[in-house]
Amino acid sequence: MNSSTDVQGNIFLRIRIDKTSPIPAYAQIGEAIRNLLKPGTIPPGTPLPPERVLCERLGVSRMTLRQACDSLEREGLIESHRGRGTFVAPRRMQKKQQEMRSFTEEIRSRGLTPSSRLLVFRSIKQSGSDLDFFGLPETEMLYEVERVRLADDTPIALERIHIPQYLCPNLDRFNLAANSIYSILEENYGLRLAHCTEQISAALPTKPQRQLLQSPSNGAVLVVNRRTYSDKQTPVELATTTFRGDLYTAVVHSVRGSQP
Amino acid sequence: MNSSTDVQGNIFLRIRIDKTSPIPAYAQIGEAIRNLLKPGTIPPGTPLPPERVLCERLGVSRMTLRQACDSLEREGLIESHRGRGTFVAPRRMQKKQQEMRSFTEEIRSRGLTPSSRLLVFRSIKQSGSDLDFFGLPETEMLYEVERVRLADDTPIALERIHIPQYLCPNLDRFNLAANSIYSILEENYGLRLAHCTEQISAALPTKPQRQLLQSPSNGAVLVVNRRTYSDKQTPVELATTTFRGDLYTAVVHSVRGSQP
DNA sequence: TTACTAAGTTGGTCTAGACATTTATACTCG
DNA sequence: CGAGTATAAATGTCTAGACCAACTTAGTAA
Repeated sequence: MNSSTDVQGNIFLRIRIDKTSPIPAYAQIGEAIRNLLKPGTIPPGTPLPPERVLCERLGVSRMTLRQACDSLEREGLIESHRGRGTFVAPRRMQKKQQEMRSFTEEIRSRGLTPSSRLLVFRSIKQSGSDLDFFGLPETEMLYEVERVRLADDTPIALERIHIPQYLCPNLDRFNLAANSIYSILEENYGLRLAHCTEQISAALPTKPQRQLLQSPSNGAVLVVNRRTYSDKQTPVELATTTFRGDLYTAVVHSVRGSQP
Repeated sequence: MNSSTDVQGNIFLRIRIDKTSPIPAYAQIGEAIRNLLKPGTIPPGTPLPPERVLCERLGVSRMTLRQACDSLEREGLIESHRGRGTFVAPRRMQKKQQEMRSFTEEIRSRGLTPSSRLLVFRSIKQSGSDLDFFGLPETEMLYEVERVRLADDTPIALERIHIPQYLCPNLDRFNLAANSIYSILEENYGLRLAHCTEQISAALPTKPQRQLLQSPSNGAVLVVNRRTYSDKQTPVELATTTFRGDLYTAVVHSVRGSQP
């Protein structure tokens, strides 16, 4: 028994939909259930209330609720069975795909405490690789964010991010020194990041980079160029992260495919 | 102009929905559009008819049509833009599983010709990380192979490989300068390589490394430590490859996981 | 011409139902 | 007790609208 389940063992949602919010109702419902299931404290197989019951409780129509449940099912969080009901999905641990993580998540998974120092936040015009990647009209503006990323208060990396402004208007409202950009995009703008490509190379730091990283004079840096896409295949982020070579190692899992 | 587009250049659907079929209407519509776009003959950016028009033409309600379009959009085949319309999507990189490839395969996929210069081939005792990784009794011997790897006759990387001798007895029979180790293991010893983990870091080359790589004096190197496993989870190979930072970039595809 | 404005178009979200299909359950009949 | 059957419950599909928000375009005024 869990505080998130009722007497019958059904999962229980304590949320109220804000119909005046610009965030659609289905997104609010999806986020609520996602957060409920995220900790993994609710055992797989636990039933959700029937759609019609949940609809009435949340005050939305069934199509709206289903829009939320559809994406949760695509994400593998819940399972629906016609005639039986909807249930918390079993945790399938086939991690066959390389997982994309933010710096924050990456550092936390190594048992360290991530933080940031904001260096630059501004609006810029597109140039160079931005145009190729985002494929936006030249009038579209981007946010440029530069941060020093720290782990346990030691500078580990410099990060420069470009994000189209239309995807996250008023991004300056958020505390970029304290929060993961990924989580801001996902939780506050409803963007669902889906996949990314990273190009990893080695280089020597420039003098300002070395100073910001407090890097030893004989150190190399690991440069990661990341291109991030949303679940709608929209280019979301173009980022360059420069890690101290002596403090950071990128880890990659690969699987053997069929060979030509 | 294309036979699948009308006079205005809109894509044109010649399908009729069979409402008596057990296949849902949205699935029929999705399949039809999918098949239309599959050949890739319709240029990206070609508009689809507006939803309301398509609805009437197909005799379905808008929600049904959108159910079809939603999944097409998730698959990256079409793009919808509020206020503008729906268009054939540009062909973007498909998100795929990170593939494990040998140096030979990697270089070939970049359109270059790989080759090798054998530096060292010998039997050695296990030591240090070998013991952890292979988990073999200390009496077991390993092969150690060191090679300079070249692409179009330019030195790109130094590679040092450790492989347990029991997995590939008489490995010296093969021409390690000309062949991919992976292909030798797979084709001649029946080993099925399944997956690997790589740790990628940046460093400065030692003097002998710099000489062998003919690296510029101010260059960094990309160091890749690879642990390879067979399909039976047997540790097969422990390798360190040192790439010239100015000539090589590692590429990684990642996907956003739904579970922590 | 240029800049602003208004109208129209388009996709995004949502409703309140309807019927279909699958599954689980309770009941009846042998 | 067991087998088949009716019934209820649950999700799956679909409709015919509605309003909203974003974009395009045509028209107007400076």
